[in-house]
Amino acid sequence: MQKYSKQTRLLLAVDCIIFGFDGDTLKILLIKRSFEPQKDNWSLMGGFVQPKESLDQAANRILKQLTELQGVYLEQLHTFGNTKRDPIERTVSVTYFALIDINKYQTQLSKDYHAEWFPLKRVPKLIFDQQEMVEAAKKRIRYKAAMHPILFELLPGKFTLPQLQTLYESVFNTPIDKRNFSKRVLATGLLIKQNDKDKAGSKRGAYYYQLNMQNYYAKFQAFMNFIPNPDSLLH
Amino acid sequence: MQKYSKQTRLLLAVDCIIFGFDGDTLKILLIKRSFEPQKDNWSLMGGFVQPKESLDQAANRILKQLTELQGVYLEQLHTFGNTKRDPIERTVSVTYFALIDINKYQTQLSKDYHAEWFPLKRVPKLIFDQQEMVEAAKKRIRYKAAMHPILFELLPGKFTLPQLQTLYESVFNTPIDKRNFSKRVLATGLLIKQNDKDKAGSKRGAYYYQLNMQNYYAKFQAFMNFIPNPDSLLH
DNA sequence: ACAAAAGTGTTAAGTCTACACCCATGA
DNA sequence: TCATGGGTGTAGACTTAACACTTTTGT
Repeated sequence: MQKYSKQTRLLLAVDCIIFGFDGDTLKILLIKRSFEPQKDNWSLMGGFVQPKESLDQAANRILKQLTELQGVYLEQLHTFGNTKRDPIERTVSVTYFALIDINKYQTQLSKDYHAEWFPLKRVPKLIFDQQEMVEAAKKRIRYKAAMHPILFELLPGKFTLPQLQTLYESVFNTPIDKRNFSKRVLATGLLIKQNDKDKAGSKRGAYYYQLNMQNYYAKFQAFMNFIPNPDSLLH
Repeated sequence: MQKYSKQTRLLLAVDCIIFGFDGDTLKILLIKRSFEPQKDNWSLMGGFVQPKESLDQAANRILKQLTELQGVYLEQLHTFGNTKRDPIERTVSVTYFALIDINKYQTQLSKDYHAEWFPLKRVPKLIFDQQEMVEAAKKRIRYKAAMHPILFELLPGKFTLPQLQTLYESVFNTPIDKRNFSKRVLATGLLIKQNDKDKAGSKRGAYYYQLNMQNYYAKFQAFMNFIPNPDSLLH
C-alpha cells in the first residue's frame, strides 16, 4: 500500500500575524497581496506549505521572507478550514503569530511586498477570513501575556520599565499603576538592572533592564497575573 | 483564474482526543485502527477531511461516528504537520479534544471500533505521533480548566460536590481541601443546589447540583483559579 | 453503635490595591 | 528654576490557606 487512494487532497497555507511594538502602540505587519484574487488588497503574509517542509518550517520561512528575521517567537494559533474561505479553491490555512522586535525589522524589504505596520485599532479591511485570524491573534496574545512573559519578545534586549509598562498598557488597553507595576515585575526575578540609562524618553533617564534568561525559561509558565481588569481577556 | 496551479495538495485529517471521567479517573477513548498501516494498533479516532466539510464539521462527524454524541464540547487543539508523521503519504492532522459525559457513551459502538477507555496514566503505545497529541491535549485541558469551567462538560447534568472535587483532583493530580473547594466553587454562582441527593457514594448522601447556565456562559471567561500548585500546569 | 462520607467556619498569613511625594536633569 | 518623566513605600482591604469537628444513615 503506497497511498491513501480515494481521499481528496487539499491546498494548505500558512498565514502569519506579525506583531511589533513601536514604543507606543501595538501593531501588525501587513502586505499588499501580489497575485489574484484580491491582488493589491491588504493581507497577512502567507504562503503555501511545500511538500518537504513542516508547518513550523513553513511559518519560519514565510516570516523570514518578509522580515529577514530568524529565531523569533512564533506560535501556532489556529487552523481555519471553512470550505469557502478562499473563493478560487479550497485552501486550509494554519495561522501562526509572531512577536518581533520592531527595531530589527528592515524597512527595505517592505518595499518588495509593499508592507506596512498598522496599529491594531486601525487594521484595514483584509482579504478572505483574515479579519477573523487577526481577532483570534489579538485575543491569544492577551490571554497568553496575562500569564506568561511573552511580551518581552517585542522589546529590544535592553529596555526600561516605562517602556515595558507602556507595552502592557497598550496590549491590555488599560492604565496600570506604575508603583504596583514595577513591584510586581521586579518581584518575578526576571529582570536584571543595568547601570546605564535610556535618556531618550526623559531628562532624568530610565534605567535599562535585561532579561535574566535562566529565570525566563524557568518561570515562563506561571509568570504573573497583573492585569487589573480580567475583562480585557474577553475580547 | 480557476485554481492555484503549481501548488501541491495534501491529505488533511482530523484526530480527536476524547476525554471522559468515570467518577474516579480521567480517561481517553481509543480505537483499534482498522486499516493499514498499523492495523489493529491503538489509535485516536480520526478521519480524512472531506471536500465539502469544514474542520469543525469533520471533527463533529468523527466524534459522532464513534460515540453517537452531538453538541458536546469540542475544541481545536493543534495542527500537526511534520512531513514524515504518516509513513504512507504526507498527511497533516488537525487535532480536536472533546469532553463527554461518559455515561452518555453507548458502549455498543465500542465493538465496531474495538474502542476502549484508558486512564490517562496508562495510555498504550499509539500510532504515528499520536502520543504527542495526547500530551498536548492533557496539557491543554489542565491549562484551560485552571481558569474556565470546562470540566463540568465531563459530568452528568446532575452531580455532587464530592464528584466535582474528585474530578478536579484527578485532572490536576493533586489533593484539594474540601472546605475551601466548596466555598470557592459555590462562590462562583455557577451551581444550583437541588433538593435530592445522590446516595450512591455514601449512606448520608450528597446533594445534587446543576449548572446555572446563564451564569455559566457569562462567567466562562475568568472563572476561578483554585489549583493549589501551579506546577501542575507545567506538564 | 459504629463506620464512612458529607457538610460546615474561623483565623492567620499573604497578596493586592490605592494612593503622593521626592528626584534628576536638560532646557 | 521649572517642567518633565523616573523612581519609591505604606496602610487597609481583600483573598487565600490551613485546619477539625459534627451530622447522617445503612449495616
